[in-house]
Amino acid sequence: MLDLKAIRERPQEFEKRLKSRDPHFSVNVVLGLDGRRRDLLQDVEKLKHQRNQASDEIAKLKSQKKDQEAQQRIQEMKAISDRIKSLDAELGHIETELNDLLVRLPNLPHESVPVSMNKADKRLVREFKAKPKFDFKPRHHLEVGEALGLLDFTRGARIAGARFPLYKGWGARLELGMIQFFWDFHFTETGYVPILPPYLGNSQSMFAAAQLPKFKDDVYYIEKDDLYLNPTAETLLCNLHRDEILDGADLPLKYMGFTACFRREAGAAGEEERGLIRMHQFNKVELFKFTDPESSFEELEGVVHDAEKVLQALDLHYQVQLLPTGDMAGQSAKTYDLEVWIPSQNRYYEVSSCSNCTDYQARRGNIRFRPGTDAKPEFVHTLNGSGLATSRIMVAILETNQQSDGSVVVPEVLRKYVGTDLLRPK
RNA sequence: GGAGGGAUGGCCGAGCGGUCGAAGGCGACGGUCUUGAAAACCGUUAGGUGAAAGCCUCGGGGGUUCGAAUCCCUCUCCCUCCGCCA
Repeated sequence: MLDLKAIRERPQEFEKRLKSRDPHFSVNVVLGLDGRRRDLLQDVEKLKHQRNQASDEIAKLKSQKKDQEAQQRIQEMKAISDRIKSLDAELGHIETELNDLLVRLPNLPHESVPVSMNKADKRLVREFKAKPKFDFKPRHHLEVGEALGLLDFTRGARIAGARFPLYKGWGARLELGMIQFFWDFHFTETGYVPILPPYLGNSQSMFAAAQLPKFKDDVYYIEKDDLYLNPTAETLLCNLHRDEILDGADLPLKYMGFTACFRREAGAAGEEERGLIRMHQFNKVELFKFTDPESSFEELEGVVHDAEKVLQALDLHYQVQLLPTGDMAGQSAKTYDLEVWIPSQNRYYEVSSCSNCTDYQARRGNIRFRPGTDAKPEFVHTLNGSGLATSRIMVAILETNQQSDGSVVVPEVLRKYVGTDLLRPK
């Protein structure tokens, strides 16, 4: 959510910067509604002031036993009270309209973000290692996985449906091993506080994190209980301090959450995304920070580095991209993607998205901090980044570390968790 | 799932439908005293919106009323008991 007051004060700036990610945005529609709202508010507040004064008077008259006069005032106030009711109703309509508009506006992009609606206009920041070379044609991870008996999509589909994964044997150990490694790494090496949150969130939580109202069709919804399945732990961790005033001295707060993530992926399909690339359910360790406004962009660089360290430990080729305005999630002011190399497809896939959402989610969730003892509360900044999602990492490991005999070398850091250094064909 | 009880400021806890945005206590902050500290005493201490006056907020929403923390309806959460269950 954007600051309406700021829009009122700097309309040209908002018009320009919001158009860079939403070409249909018009600041005049917002300001028009806001103007009507403020006019009405003045009228209704004057009447309420009258009512409050009259209430006091009536109370006094009654205590002085001047019932006649009191009765007269009460009669007078009936008309004012009715007028307040009708104005309040009108005001309510305008506020609903204005609010519906505001909650759908994306965050203001940071100056450093490339301005373009074209997703291809991302900017390469840096890369790690060279692309792996093979003296044979690298096979698709489904082939590799099948030969090793790691995955069983047929039975996964029987149990739940298409695009639900089923890991088996060493595949299950590899999956869990990655999770444990990420979990340990971010606890001991990068210092995040581990959180195992609920996997379901209520609509308030979904709203604060900006999953609602825009992405209603992308999340699983349990109507009977009015609860949503976690699409990413960002959504859950964002609500850890909803409606709280944090102590400024405690910032930044660094959390990591491990959850399964559930996404409907309506409309997504395609040959390229066969296998583990895009699924309705996947596992992820998520990094999340609450910071003050001054240090949030610096802290974002930290999140990116923390996520990168995991990829480096796994010894995988990846690149860091700065996304353009048109490709960022609505809540984000600046986003870096980490993309890992997938040999069989000769392309990169996103394995981590690290964003600074500035005060956008904080406003929606009313998450504040007090800078000093007597200072007014201010909105925190929220940051998130995957650290990491496992499924595409498994793809990268299976494909990058495959050998001509069909075996796959387990990355060194995972061996103690997986329990073997080499996955051999059945 | 059933039956009952509750939700008030950072925390605890009062509050006959009428000067209640809310007593009192604790905590925190400032001061007096002290070489310093503690104790004692005095004072300050919710948030939102607004340039301000003001308006709004006693779990959320709705209603009754001239007027609601207080009455009614509804939802959420917490506690106790019963049932079921990993």
